[in-house]
Amino acid sequence: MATIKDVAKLASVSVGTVSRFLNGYTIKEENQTRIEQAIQTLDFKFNPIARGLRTNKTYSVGVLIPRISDIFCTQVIEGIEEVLEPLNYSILICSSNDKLELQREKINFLQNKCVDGIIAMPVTSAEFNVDKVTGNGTPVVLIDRLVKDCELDAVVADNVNGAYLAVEMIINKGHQKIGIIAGPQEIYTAQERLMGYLRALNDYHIEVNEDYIIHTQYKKDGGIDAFHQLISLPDRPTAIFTTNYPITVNTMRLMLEKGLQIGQDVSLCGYDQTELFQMLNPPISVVVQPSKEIGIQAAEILLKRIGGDFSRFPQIQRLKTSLIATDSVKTLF
Amino acid sequence: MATIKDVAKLASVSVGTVSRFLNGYTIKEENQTRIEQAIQTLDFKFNPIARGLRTNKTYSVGVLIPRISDIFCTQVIEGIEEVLEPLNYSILICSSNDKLELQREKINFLQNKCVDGIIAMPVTSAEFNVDKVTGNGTPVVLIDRLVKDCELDAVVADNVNGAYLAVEMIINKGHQKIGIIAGPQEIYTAQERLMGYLRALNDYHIEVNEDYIIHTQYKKDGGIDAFHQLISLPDRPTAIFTTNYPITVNTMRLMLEKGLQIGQDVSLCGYDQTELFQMLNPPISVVVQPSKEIGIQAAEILLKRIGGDFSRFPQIQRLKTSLIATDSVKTLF
DNA sequence: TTGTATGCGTTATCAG
DNA sequence: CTGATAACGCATACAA
Repeated sequence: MATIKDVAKLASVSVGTVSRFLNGYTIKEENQTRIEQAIQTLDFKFNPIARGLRTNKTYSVGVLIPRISDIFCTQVIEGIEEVLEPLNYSILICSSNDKLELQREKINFLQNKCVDGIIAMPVTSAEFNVDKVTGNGTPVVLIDRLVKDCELDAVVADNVNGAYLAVEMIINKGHQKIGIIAGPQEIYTAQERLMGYLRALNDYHIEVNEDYIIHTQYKKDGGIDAFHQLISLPDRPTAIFTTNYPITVNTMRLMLEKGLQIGQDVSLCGYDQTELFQMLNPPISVVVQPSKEIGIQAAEILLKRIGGDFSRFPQIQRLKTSLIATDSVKTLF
Repeated sequence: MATIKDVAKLASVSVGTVSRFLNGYTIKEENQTRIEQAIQTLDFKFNPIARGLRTNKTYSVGVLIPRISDIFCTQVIEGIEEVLEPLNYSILICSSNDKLELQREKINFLQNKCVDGIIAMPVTSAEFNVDKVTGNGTPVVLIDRLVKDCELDAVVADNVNGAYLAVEMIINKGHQKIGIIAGPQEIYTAQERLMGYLRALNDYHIEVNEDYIIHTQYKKDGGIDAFHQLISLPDRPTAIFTTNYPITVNTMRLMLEKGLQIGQDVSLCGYDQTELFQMLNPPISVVVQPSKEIGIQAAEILLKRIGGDFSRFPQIQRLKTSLIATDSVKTLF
């Protein structure tokens, strides 16, 4: 592949001149046309990596997510693209596949001058291996999940309130026996959503039944065991609150398989939105996260940090969720 | 950020020794422990980019897709990850947002020694800007769509047959008036799926009604105009074949809004699978693509090329689709 | 085994 | 405005 050097040779100028031309400085018109010619004939392609080595700027940002198939993640990324694409930033997406070890590797990979900044959704809220975040280090903005003892910018959804409003709605429809399929205890959002559930029960003076609280994985098969446990309880709940997308979908599938009608035999309120949820009969009640907006705000904070502006650090943005209430939660009176 | 040089200084050895140590060569044990110490204290992070500049190997591959929110794309990527992750390759995902210009930029970005190889789903089948593919250039494997006059390895689904089988199923259920919402004429898969539709009609001696063939975008809002056109025809079709995921979902939504019951008032067969399709009432008939398998095979071919094995070039793999037939297509007798 | 020197593609600094 | 050259972080050929 042709380099700036080949171009210089063919155009009979120095590499410096070619570099300056490429970076928009004014050079003698004659040289300019000759360089343009040379670029054409050699089919020269500029190498941003080599530049990055020199300038410590690559005009690219890394995005680290748990899984590429996660609908919430892709919606967030669309928001990030909306901000960064117009500024000609490249976006590199890596997935940690929910593994701490992979997260470490990928962060390392991204941090090494490969990108100017990182937007990351951490695997757990217990650990995040990032060192120098301010100053000369690569800026990092967390999304969706906070990490304990980790001073970083972050944009998250208000999970406590999101869950609270959902459970409150269920209570207001007359339910007292409300099960929750919660995420892993070490994940921030799972902790918060469970807290919202507990607060709602507390505020409405409903006693907490530990049997109704089951933890599961956030991953693809999440909630399958949990649902079975919940449904085979002697005094089973009349409503189930599922706390992320895969859990919600799996629970729906299992109910279907068992011949349980959603909203009749057992009520259901889920988390995260896909248009198909509202096409089902009945449509599914869900907590809707401002996923795209999370991406947008994270990208904006990151740009600020890349630009060297470290005011209000660490800046933690908490965005409101909304609730879609449907007949998937039965009104009991 | 600490470099190999700093480590060398602190460990009182030369950079060469550190480099060799990092690359697994045997060095004097005493030096090894000193280097390990230095790496610890400096929190040294290895920079794979700089190495890539030197070695032309980065142990990373680029994946270019039209949209990150496309369910088909993410499924393909999961297949790619399955192959490449165990080999410690990093995967960089870029999206072209269906824009030729962005595709050009991203391919350029990836090709410049940033990655060892590229797996790409081209925006159109008319153009793909890649130059030296064999030999010293960055290997490229196309997925899902072929490009005219472009000799490249590719893994695609058998779209002609996929569409053919779907339309055949519709015909066998007694339908004669079958509408198709086809993708953009310049996209390979759209051309092939339309061809399958036409062949099926031809084989079953059903006359082609041009009014029943409508082209639309593959993007998010795809099929909305098309559906309105189709449904307001004086002699409207009894069944509609929608040829990708967004078109299918949009059509379903519009039918719901218009109070048309799927499988009763109008029959529907879609393309691409999501578990939720089978939870609807009735479940939706769809052509299922081997999306993950496409990713797996593309990654395997790419690895072969990266390894310098250019046998059977260009290698074009065509994978079979399957069909889920449900009551969303009404049996007319 | 180890250290030294050179090169990868680009930018930045300097003197011309 | 231009050319020459050092520097970025690392790998490697070569000499020691």
